[in-house]
Amino acid sequence: MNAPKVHTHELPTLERAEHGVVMRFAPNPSGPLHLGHARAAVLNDAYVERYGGRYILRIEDTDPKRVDPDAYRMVQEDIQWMGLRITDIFYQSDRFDQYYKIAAQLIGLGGAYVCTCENEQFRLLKQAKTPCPCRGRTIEENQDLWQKMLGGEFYEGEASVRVRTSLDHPDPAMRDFPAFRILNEPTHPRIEAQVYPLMNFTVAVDDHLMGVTHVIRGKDHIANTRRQRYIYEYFGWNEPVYRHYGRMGIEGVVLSTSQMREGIRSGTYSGWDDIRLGTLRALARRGIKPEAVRQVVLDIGIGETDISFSWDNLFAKNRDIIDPVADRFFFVPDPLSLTIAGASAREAHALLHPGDEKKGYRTLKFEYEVLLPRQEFQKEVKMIRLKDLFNVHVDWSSGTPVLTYAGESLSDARALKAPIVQWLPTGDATPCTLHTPDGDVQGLCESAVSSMADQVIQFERVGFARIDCVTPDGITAYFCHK
RNA sequence: GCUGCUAUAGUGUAGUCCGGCCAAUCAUGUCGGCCUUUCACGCCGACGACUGGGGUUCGAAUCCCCAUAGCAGCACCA
Repeated sequence: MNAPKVHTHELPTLERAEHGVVMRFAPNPSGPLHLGHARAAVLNDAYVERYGGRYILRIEDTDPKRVDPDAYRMVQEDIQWMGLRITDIFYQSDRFDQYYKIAAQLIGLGGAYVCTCENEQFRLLKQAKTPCPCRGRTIEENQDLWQKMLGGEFYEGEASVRVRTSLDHPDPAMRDFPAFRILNEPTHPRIEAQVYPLMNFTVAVDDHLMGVTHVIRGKDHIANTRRQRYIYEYFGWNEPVYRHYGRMGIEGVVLSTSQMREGIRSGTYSGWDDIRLGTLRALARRGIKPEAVRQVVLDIGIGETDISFSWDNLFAKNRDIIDPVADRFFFVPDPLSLTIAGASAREAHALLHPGDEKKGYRTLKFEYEVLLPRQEFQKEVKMIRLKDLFNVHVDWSSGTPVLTYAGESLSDARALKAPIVQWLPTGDATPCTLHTPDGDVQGLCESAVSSMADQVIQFERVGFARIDCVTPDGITAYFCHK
């Protein structure tokens, strides 16, 4: 009824940001974006908006095992939906030559070496803080082996490049982490390669080359940040400012792309936009607006606390946005057809929006027979009021409800605490399936809803819903929230 | 096991750096009332938290120590 109130916590200031920032959103194209991605994407976007600067989209597709070719498109769609102000786009798969070149430099500096140990063997040595045999190779030997790697002289698993850190580092996660590996398959959808760079290497190199000034990401990257610093130190690069926010879970939802994919494969979910999923496209399908996602993400902020996010908070933000604009219609779930005696045929006029008369009215023709929600006749109701029409008496003496006209007076209905219910003329009812996370609800709705495809409306007394598609067979709607 | 991060009401969040203005903010939620031809919106009210234990101090949500819990990393994933 009133303008949506904008209440959002202000994000904390960033150090060294006064003269503008360069930030990035760097998803792995393994599937569509979900709420977890939205947090990173929106937080970075908000800071770029605040301080000015560039916002880089970097597609981190350096692991062919985790690249879904469709995801390149889906990620772009999701970014568009969020309305991110991206200024530059890079694909890491276009930059392998760059990574190879810098790897050679790092090896030349003695900052990395080629390791031909078996993986498991290296792991044991690392636990014991013991150098593996490869660690003692000369720079020249390493350069030679690196060229052999690039020349295809090693097969998968036979050689890798490691960044030399410190073997007695108290945190085992820091000890000589890998920077390149060899993969013979699967093939990468965009490039031909056998020597694949690993994330900690590409991220450090790209952040530097792209001039990234501030990195905001989840705290699951804290260890990666520390690893990446080694590379910065070897080259003497200036580090960006890092911020790590806490883990975010969402009640009742898996946010793991691989788990979602498995659920889709096994038939548990209908697809990436199954409304039980936390993907952005699933939210969009239900009628959640991108601005609501943005607001709620900014509200959560960049705290380092692990949180369990509640749908209620997102729904409340979304309601603020859609309630003032959503047209109202009647949807009668599980309808019961009843004839009302004693009333003359007439037309009812109902506001499209209770707070905005200028939007106009919809017209419902009363012609004796109406459809009512069966659920309203559970208990012995004596009177109900058909919204925007009139009151009816309910007589239960025959065992089934018999309705008779009971006057126009709204105050009578109030006095008797009669429920005011939605109804439909039998001649103006279109089949409608309302999909909810808890299952489908079959019912009928006003035929006028047919013109509301892709709109978010409110089914009075039921809740907000997005009209997904309209076919000759009926309407498909997705429940959003109350 | 090793390493690190975090800990304020059901949920999210402010305050914590620089101790007193905090008998702790705001939102959401729940309950009650009002308004209303929707179980929506709006309005009013209520409920509800500093993880525990020590210590420093005239004074601690805030500083220190210990404990506990949660999370993450220790991949030739990102």
